[in-house]
Amino acid sequence: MATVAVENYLKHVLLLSEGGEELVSMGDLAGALAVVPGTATAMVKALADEGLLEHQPRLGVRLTSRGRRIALNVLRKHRLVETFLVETLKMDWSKVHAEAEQLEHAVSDEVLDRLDALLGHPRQDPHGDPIPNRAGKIDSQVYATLATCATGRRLRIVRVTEQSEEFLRFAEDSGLRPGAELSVGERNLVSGLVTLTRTDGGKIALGVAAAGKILVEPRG
Amino acid sequence: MATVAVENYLKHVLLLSEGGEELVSMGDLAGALAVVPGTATAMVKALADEGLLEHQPRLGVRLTSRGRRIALNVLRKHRLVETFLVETLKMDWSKVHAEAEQLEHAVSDEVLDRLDALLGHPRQDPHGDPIPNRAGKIDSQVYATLATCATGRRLRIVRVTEQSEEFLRFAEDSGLRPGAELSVGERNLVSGLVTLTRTDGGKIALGVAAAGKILVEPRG
DNA sequence: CCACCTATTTTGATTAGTCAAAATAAGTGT
DNA sequence: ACACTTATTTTGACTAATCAAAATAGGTGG
Repeated sequence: MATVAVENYLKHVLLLSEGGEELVSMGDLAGALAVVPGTATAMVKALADEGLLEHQPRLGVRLTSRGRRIALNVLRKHRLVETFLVETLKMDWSKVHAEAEQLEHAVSDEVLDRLDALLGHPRQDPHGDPIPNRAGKIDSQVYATLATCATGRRLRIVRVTEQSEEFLRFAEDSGLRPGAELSVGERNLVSGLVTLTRTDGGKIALGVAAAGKILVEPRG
Repeated sequence: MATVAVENYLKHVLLLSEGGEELVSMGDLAGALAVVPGTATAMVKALADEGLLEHQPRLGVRLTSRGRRIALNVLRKHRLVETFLVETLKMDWSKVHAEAEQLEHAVSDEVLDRLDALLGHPRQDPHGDPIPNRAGKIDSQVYATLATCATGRRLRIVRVTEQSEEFLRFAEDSGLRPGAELSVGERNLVSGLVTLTRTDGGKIALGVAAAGKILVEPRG
């Protein structure tokens, strides 16, 4: 059985490769896991020996299908647990990520299936992140962000791709959660400022970096 | 923060001392944790240095109040999780112990409190084991067992003190779960056989060892 | 083409938790 | 008091995961 550390390495390789087939660099992987690069190298070699990922020295890593299967299962646990914490236990949006980081390694497949059924087989978690299904299929639609979309149009937020408690508390307080509707007023790439208008007329100013974390689709 | 291993050592010291103040022997502790005795000795010394328990060399260990506080919190998590798995996720009685062994170390105090509220602040878990409250108070009433109680009387099962899947499946199949009513017909201490009569008239034969795992109170 | 910068890998140590097996302490019985 | 049995402790070694710091491999710019 995969240890907690192994599950975390595989999960982060999956997240960093964004579904695609590109190599994930050691630096990015070590950064995501909050370990020094040498530690990541050592672990990656062990995982490559186990056949869970492919290591191209000095270039990066890529999941094998076995590694990908495990990673998707961990991600499914993470996102279903988050959904459970918000929907059933009424926990705050901004806190569930940290909780799920722990629980994703302790939830069995049987409990997972029952949670899934209890929640009505949700397709997205509370942040709008897609939940892989049992077979490991994951919805990987590409969306525009508030930093890249057309201005003026009416939009709906579909996803907030940032897990930090502070950011999510800010988003919550500003009404920026999945499902909310708004439009982009101005976007000034020189000053790096994006101005939003909510349906209730309220205006919000945001930096481009933050705006890039919020994925949207045209309404309707 | 206490590691998983530390939490398990403290929990088992608590369970083996049965609430009382007696010393727990190294052999019993090592057995409960499924480690060799030398491992238990090493760990116990470290825990004594941390002030979580008191080690009387060659005699045994006893929790300090700090250690006891942690152990009770773990036990509370274990038993509330078991209750959640049975009540909310409708899992089989016989399987929830193993699941809870994992989850008890991953559930935060906040999630714990919300689970407790969701379940309506239960006093017992599905096996009838008392659930410590937030303050660490635990109901420690002493009950008779089917191996020691008076014969002929009408009884109610209050608790089944055995976690193995096989035993619990047998108990379930025989209608021996908390709340069930029955009486002890004969008890033959020579052959080690106990005969039970259920309310529906069905008769069940049981060895004394098994009968000793089932706690009862006089009905009414 | 060579020196330099940066990412990666190597090397050597450390910590937590464990086992196997040898050493020791504490009764127990004769 | 002595030999025995049995529980406990000690010792030495191992694994997984980590860090710090030195070594190395690739580009990149002049």
